Amino acid sequence: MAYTYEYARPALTVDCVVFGFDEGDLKLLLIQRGLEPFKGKWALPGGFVRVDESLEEAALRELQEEAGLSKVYLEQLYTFGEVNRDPRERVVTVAYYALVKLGDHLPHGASDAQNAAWFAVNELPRLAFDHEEIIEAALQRLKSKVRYEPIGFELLPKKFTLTQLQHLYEVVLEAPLDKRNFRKKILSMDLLMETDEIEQDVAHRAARLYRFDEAKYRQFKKKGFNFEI
Amino acid sequence: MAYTYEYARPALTVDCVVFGFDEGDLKLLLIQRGLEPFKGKWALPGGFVRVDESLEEAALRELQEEAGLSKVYLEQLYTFGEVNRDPRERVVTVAYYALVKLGDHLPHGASDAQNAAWFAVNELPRLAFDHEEIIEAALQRLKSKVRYEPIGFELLPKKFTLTQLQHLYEVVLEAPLDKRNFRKKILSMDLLMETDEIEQDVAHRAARLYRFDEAKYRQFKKKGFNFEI
DNA sequence: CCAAAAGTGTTTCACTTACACCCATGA
DNA sequence: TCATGGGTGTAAGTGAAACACTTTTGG
Repeated sequence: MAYTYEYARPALTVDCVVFGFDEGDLKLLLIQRGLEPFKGKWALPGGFVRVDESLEEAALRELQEEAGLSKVYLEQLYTFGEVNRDPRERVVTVAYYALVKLGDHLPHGASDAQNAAWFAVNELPRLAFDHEEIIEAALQRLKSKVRYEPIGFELLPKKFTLTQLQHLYEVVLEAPLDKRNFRKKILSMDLLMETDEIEQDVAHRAARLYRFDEAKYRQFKKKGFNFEI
Repeated sequence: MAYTYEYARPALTVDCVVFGFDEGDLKLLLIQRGLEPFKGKWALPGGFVRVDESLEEAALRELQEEAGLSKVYLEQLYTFGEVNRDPRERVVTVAYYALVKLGDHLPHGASDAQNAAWFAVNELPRLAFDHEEIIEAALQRLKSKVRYEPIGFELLPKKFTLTQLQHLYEVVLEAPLDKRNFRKKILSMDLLMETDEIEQDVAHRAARLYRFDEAKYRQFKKKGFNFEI
């Protein structure tokens, strides 16, 4: 390399906190490490940033390589740079979080990678590095962001029932919501399109399916409208 | 170094967006570059992260070295990692923003560093690198954060008038506020301590000075109270 | 016909908003 | 005595919260 280092450089990685929602549980995708350090421990998908790719490109590449995921909602979370967070050498990591439609993509929470698995967020194993701290930050971010941006829909199938949506909010916000008030509020925003379909294979009255109207939301946002639950 | 690089590494810097508030203006501290690239252009204070210091330590060190600042409010903003944001080589920068009490510290907006100066945010010169983008992000963050965390006080002297506080909010939020409603709301939170002092050297009725009660705020926060303007 | 979840309105209360005049002080 | 900003209260409107029963469907 045609550059003289005045100082040693920290290494740079990206790590991804991947959220999914399934059967009423908020889930998280983890990878079992095949190499030292922390060999055999579960960790966030991630890896070194290459010199010719942006941070977001690195995160998307790692999601594809390690978890077979593409077309996910992705947002930068925070950069973790404590000096001893990696036992080998100095490593700074830019953390991202991703929201995936579990129901759509993955038949039963399985992934392409053999050493990847979904865990309910309140049944996580012990993790490598400072990944518990990173996850904690991601949960906080999700909890606050879900209230003023319509990102909850990224975790549901394209078509969903109002009860599914409410359950999602209840799990993320860790608080019960009133059914009538919730429906009143979300429907009054005029961002959900009622489809002519209903749930299938349920042992009770089938609920109507709705879709989130992405285009309408973008229009509303331009005019100063603010989503809020 | 006892480590074998598999790939070339991006370099890592920190940059600081330093806000001050003076004479009704929101201001920003910039440094005039003495070296190429962008020699002579104004830029954010910042520099390379050393291998033995955390990101926050690096930011604090740069603030001290380049601007003579210490004891400021500092928070990580975002990490900028586009491939060509630095013309020399690949540089990823972790941006921080800082809030300083201009009135307290610096006699008239001057700084220790000879090549540092304060600019009103709407009268900024052309900047080096992607620093305009970083500042834009910092302004957005400040605007949203000031509404639900009591960080506005970090920009005012320890003792301030309610009108000063209101002006600060109006400038940051870019919107006028109703005087009576503002006072009612801020005083009803019970977070301001009335001092027995008043403004000095004004050509009209002198306003009462208040102090922000940090300790009380921490107590309230523990009990689930949320600051909100 | 029973179990299970879907779906639906109204009242109360709290908070936000809009708004104008007198007061104190120094020049 | 005038100019300048300091300081104060009320009424109307809007949105949030609390709350229970009927309907539909499959087993």
